Parts: sequence; C-alpha cells; structure tokens
Amino acid sequence: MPELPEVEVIVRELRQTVMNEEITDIKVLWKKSLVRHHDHQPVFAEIKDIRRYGKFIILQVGHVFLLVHLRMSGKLIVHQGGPFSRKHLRVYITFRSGKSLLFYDPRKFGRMYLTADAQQFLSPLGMDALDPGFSGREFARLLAGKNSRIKSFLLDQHHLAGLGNIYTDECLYRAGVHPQTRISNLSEREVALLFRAIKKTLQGAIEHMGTTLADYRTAEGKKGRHQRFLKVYDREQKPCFRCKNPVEKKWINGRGTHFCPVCQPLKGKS
DNA sequence: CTAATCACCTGAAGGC
DNA sequence: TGCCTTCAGGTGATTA
Repeated sequence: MPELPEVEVIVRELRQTVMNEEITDIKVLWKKSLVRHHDHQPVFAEIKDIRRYGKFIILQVGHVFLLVHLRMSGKLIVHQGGPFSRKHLRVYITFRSGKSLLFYDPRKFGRMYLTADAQQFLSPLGMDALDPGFSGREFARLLAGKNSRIKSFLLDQHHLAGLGNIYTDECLYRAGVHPQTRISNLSEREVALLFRAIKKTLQGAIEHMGTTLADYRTAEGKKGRHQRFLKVYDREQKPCFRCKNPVEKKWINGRGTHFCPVCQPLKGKS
C-alpha cells in the first residue's frame, strides 16, 4: 500500500499527535506482526523521536526503536480514547494519556520491529529519495554500470528507498521513459528528467496527503487526495493526458505496469 | 549481476 | 447466491 509519500504523511501526523506520549502497554493480537529483534522486550517509555527512512516509520521509545513497515495493507492509526474496532487489528499500543496507536493489517504482511539497533534494518537501504543528498549527480552515479531495466531498478529499495509501484509508474511517465528501458540505454537528458520527476512526483503526492486507491489512511484516519492527480497509474485504456492515446497496462517485473506507449517509447535494444 | 517465481495473507471484484 | 479466478500499493528467498 503505502510508499514514501504516504509514510511521510503518517509520520508528520504522528509527530503532531503522539510525540512525548508515554507507552504503558503493547498488546499483540497477531504474533508475527511484532518482531522482537534479539528478543527485545517491550519498553514502556516516552516516544522521543519520530522519523521516516524510505518506507520505514521509526519511533524512538526510550533507548530502543520501534520500526514499522506497513507493506501492502498496514495502517497506523492514532486513537484518542474510547472503544475501537478490532477487525484486522494486529497490535495496539496504549499511552498514559488514554490515547492509543493502532496497527491494522488485513493481509498480515506488515511488521513492527522492536530493536536497539535501527541501523540493522536501515543500512541495507539505498539513499532516501527525498534526502537532499539525493542529487542528480548521485542518481547518475547509482545508475552507472547497471544494466537492469529502469522500473525494476527504481523499485529496488537497496538502490533508492521510497518508490513503489504507483510512483515508479508516475515518475517514468513524467519523464517520458518506457519502464522496460535498459539503464545503459538512458540518455543523460532522460536521467536528468527522471531525477526531476522523482522529486516532483513525491513532493506533489505529499502535498496531496498521499494516494488513497482503496484503503490507505493517514494516522488520523483521513484519505489522501493524490489519486485524483495520477497521470497513468490506474488509468488503463483511458486517454493519455499528453497525446490522447490509450494508456496501456502490462505485466512487467511481476507488477501491473501503466504507461503510454506513445509518450514512453521503448528505445534501444532490449 | 539480472530475471523469474514463489511465499507470505486476506478481501474485493468479476465471470459464470 | 455461490463458487472460482485474478488481482492488489511490498519485499525477501530461492532458483536459473
């Protein structure tokens, strides 16, 4: 479900609602949803820091970290008190103030990790796509010497952290690059266009509070608005906004991939 | 190094 | 109504 923009919106709301809250209890309703790294026991302390890296939400609780990855269907919802739905509820954290933090996850792919060493989870990841240090020059450096297809490269969090299926398709459309293009066939100009597309697309999606196609909700339970601004994703057979030809959807990298065959021609030998 | 497939899970939607 | 298939915003392991 959530990619970098959705996670960023959730993190911003968490900062407004649960910063400095003291955890008094953690209840696990589906055991696999909370991984106690090195058998770390839950710590009942204050949330001292809330940040994001790629698609990870990082809560610092006392001296340990609670990392959250929502995967496909996870939701992290702040509840102000009183009764709440238990449907698909996997973990919930209660605070001294009476508020609680609810982790819902129908498909059970999402994970919360309790660990003293956040780096163990974060260091395998590439640079965060919205890190100011992720520059056009850095992007070109990452691509140098690679020969995979650009879509699978962008989806691989070990290269660049944050993009998922929706925003990868959106970025490639914005840059006019076919998802199957070999990295070695990208021109300098295309690399520059793609770099700008990544920054702009992600920033725009954050401004719209993320993309709610089905079940994404912010930490306050609100829907995003960016679905109304998508250019190709979920627009199969609809006219391309640029050339009016129908948007195509094909199975690429084991993911549904949306693109305009006219505005994103496949160049070079593949 | 690259690519394809499977596994992890549940629910919604569409075909018949 | 109900059964069956397909698909979904993610990622790690395994296999060629």
